[in-house]
Amino acid sequence: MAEENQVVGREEFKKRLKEKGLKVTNQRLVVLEALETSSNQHLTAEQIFDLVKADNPEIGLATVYRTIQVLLELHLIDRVNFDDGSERYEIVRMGTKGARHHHHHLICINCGKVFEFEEDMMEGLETEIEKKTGFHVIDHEVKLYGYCKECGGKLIE
Amino acid sequence: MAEENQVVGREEFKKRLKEKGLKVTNQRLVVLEALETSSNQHLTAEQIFDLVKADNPEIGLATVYRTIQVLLELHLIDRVNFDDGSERYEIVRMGTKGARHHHHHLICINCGKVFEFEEDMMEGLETEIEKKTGFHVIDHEVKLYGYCKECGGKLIE
DNA sequence: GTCCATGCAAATGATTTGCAGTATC
DNA sequence: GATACTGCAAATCATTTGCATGGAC
Repeated sequence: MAEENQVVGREEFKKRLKEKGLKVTNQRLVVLEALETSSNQHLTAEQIFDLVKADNPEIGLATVYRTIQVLLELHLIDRVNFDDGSERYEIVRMGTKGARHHHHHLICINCGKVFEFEEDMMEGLETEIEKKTGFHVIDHEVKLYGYCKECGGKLIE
Repeated sequence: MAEENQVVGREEFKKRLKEKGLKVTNQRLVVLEALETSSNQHLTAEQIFDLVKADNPEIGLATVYRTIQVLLELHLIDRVNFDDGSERYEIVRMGTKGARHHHHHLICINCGKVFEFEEDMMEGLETEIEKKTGFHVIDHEVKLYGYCKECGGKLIE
């Protein structure tokens, strides 16, 4: 239980930074922290900036963008796009045994809310693809569009 | 056979334009045509513009963008994004009986090439989601990242 | 003739970059 | 002390918009 859905964490971030010859700075740590404490959300760079600015008024937006790049390269966050004009970022979560936790995004085409669906069920498809095409799948991104429970009754389109 | 993997087509486009009170213009027709004849590709707005300009040098890029919006609203094209800085567009293809043909995109993280995988296999997942969450799935987008057959041998990362 | 569509140029807005000063190792 | 990082402002680049003209119905 204690191991379920953990975030990789600050110490691992420091370790990976050092491995790549990058420096551990306070700015980098607070950006990671903002993403960790909002792990159920999908933040834009601007939203991360606003969160971080509360405690660190001196930080610059460009630093947030540059830190996002670093976090992506270290595989500590994922980029997602819900077609609303900005990229969004979410922290990578781990299941048991260090395996990546995967989930899908359910995007309501009426109210725009985004929900997560925890079960993945993509192994069958990935095996099929490897068998039939020789393409070796490493990761996937699944977006499902439709009507959320709340909007389901009042179908408009 | 003759019905497999058809594109919706020019006459249907005209019909849908008229239904919405929009006008049938030569610019709109040639943009659709460019997408039809490149149905195996994923074109950016700029690429569509270049294709169309060959026969219609007077057309403007803004018109291409505006026509793309119309085609999206009429559900004649889909938008896809491969994280290369531009949105891309592909024409919607139909299977037999007017059902939408779905496919997945396999994106090679080494060479950047994008392949299509024709089988969909998402019904089980969608049924599961509806049953467990009440979210009514209408459409989906699946991107699979990995190494294509050619790049599979020389794993870098 | 009315109203929508077009082309051009200018505006927008998210993200990136150059550079001089600053902090980490 | 060398090198990488930061903050600011300016640059970039895909996409959108305003407006006067032209075309569809």
